[in-house]
Amino acid sequence: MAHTRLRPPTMADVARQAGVSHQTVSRVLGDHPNVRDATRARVLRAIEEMGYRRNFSARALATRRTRTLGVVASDTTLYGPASTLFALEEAARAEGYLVSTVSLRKLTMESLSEALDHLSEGGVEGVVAIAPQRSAVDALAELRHPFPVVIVGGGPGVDIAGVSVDQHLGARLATGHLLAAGHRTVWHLAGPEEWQEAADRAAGWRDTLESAGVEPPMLLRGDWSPLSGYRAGQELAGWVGRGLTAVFVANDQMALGVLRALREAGVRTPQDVAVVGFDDIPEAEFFAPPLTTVRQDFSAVGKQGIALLLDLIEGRPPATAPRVAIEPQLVVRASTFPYAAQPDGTPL
Amino acid sequence: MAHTRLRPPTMADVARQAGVSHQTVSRVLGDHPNVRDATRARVLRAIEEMGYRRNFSARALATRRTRTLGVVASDTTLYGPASTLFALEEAARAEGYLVSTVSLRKLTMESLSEALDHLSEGGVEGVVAIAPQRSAVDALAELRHPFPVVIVGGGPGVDIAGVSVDQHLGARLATGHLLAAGHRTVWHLAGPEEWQEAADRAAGWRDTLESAGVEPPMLLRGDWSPLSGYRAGQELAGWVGRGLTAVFVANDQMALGVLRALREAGVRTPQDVAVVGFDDIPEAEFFAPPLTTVRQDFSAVGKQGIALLLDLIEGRPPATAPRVAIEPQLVVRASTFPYAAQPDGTPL
DNA sequence: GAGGTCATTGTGAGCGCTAACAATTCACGG
DNA sequence: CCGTGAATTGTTAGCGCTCACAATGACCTC
Repeated sequence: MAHTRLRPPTMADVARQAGVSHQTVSRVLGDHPNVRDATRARVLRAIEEMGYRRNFSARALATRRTRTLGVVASDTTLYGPASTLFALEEAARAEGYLVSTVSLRKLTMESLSEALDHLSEGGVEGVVAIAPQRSAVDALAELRHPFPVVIVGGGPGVDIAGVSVDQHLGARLATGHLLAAGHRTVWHLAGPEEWQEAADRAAGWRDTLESAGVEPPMLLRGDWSPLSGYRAGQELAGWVGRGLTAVFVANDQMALGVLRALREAGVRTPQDVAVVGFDDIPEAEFFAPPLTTVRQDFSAVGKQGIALLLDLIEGRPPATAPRVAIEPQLVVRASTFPYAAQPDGTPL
Repeated sequence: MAHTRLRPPTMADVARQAGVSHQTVSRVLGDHPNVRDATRARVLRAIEEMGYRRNFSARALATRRTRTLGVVASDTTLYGPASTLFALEEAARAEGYLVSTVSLRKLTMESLSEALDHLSEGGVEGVVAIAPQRSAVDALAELRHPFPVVIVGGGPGVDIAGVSVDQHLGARLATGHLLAAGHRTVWHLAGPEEWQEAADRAAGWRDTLESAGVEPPMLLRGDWSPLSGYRAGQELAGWVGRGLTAVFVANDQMALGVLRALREAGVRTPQDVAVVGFDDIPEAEFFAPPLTTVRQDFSAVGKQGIALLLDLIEGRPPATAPRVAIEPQLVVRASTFPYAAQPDGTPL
């Protein structure tokens, strides 16, 4: 059944058809208690017959609530941001809110400002920004906006409310796992300096080594892409036999590149070098070898983020601290432990 | 600068401040020609000073246009849907539209219906559905909705307007590439029967073989996941030496699983078995070996989809056929051609 | 300088809904 | 059979904007 392009019926039309006032129709739709059952039934039948739907704009104008939230994101084809976006939308919908998304190619001051303007013109009541880069967080802190903003993935240290996974803890889990397996030291391929998460993971790695009395080796940097991991992997391969036996890579995609470079250099994983990633993308289990990694609970991030934003919108004191941290989880696979199970459950 | 929670200024407030009527303010905002420069400047200054922003709901109510589009999607953490979503949002924003997204876990009749309701309550003027499954397309065709709907990825054969990549052509490119390389026949690991794209790719594969006078071998099925590819790969490994030298896998993730299973079975790629995937996810270049695959232009899909929807909304005759097909592109890498370049440009 | 034209600005009436209040109806005890 | 309070329904007035039209004024032309 396709759509029709006639002028849609209004509440008044329904009221006439049902023989009541428009206000009674409004009451029925609003689930008000004081409506006689017979009346309610008549109204509902009229609504059904006419295919009536409440006009969003009129309602929003009268109530001064659009029940719409905005989300600003970037890199939405990456697993992490995509998962976060999904979780946010789902959580918001569960609360009866609509979500308008703006996906940016780059999170610059300018593009962020335009995104907020665009959403503001769209009447959003609040915005969640998936802003993993420090500069984006700073920009957000500086920009004026007539609604509350919650940052997801921004890390601590700003005065904007936010939710994120505890990256430092994740890095400690990864690094500690490698040390516990007997490695003397752990190398680290970090993400871009600009990214808060990259900084937190690097800090967690460094702190773990230092508490274990180990001098951290040289830190490598990539840009999250498999290619940058591949390049770093080629460099790392040169250190094998000179103290390099374990690498903590700041995300799974770069770890994929590292694995390939090591393989091409004749370095075996995990026998010669153990590798740990971060994110637990769906493919990680099928890398060669399956990748030990750190899983983040994006769904929890989404729920908490929306909850926090709604508290701010309602003017309630937030139910949680203004900065929520979600606990990540280590997933052990064959890239650090040759006896880890195969994808289908059989041992290697 | 955080937000403030005072009652925001209205157009009338601005008008008073600027010493004009509210209508003049409206004209300035609407870029109407007939406003004296001095007046316009005064109004703009007042707007700036008061931090005025036009009220979205009032505007939408008066114009009967929300300038909001809806998108219904599922599996948004997969590369294809995520890319499509991104492209749609970007294209819509370029046209000045806001995009409200609903991401579903499953595309059932019920969830689709709820999604359309949700968007309808949100006042969208039209909806793009990323509906790669046949049942979803059928459901969409049956559901009532007071706005136009465009389907993306649904394939031909329905009476709903839509845009999709020419999957049949993509499959012909992949299969033809393998035949041209001298393979006697090509096996196929297909996606779920339910998916239109899976059916189209299988048909393209079958047609190519048949036009070459080759009897298509047994068809295997997976569910797009690496795990299902891994399982199928184990089965395929059993056919090596009995006529199996080339496999066309319906997506890159399953191809990843196939590669792993083959490797574990001691089968070399591409020397013993050549493998082609579909999608060209960013990781494909870093698989072991780098994967030959078919690239889809999601950005074009997004642009065309939005253009088509806007035509429908405006009541214009669509600028293009009601079903647009975008051409895919073969990307040759080492999984079919051992001399293909390395990620960093050096030959293998 | 009367009359006409054009550019510029103002006025009034909605858009379709909800909130606040007013009016009506009903049940029931005295 | 009437009064009383509660339940139910109706009436009115915006919400903040745009549209259609009216009004004003500036500028020409003859």
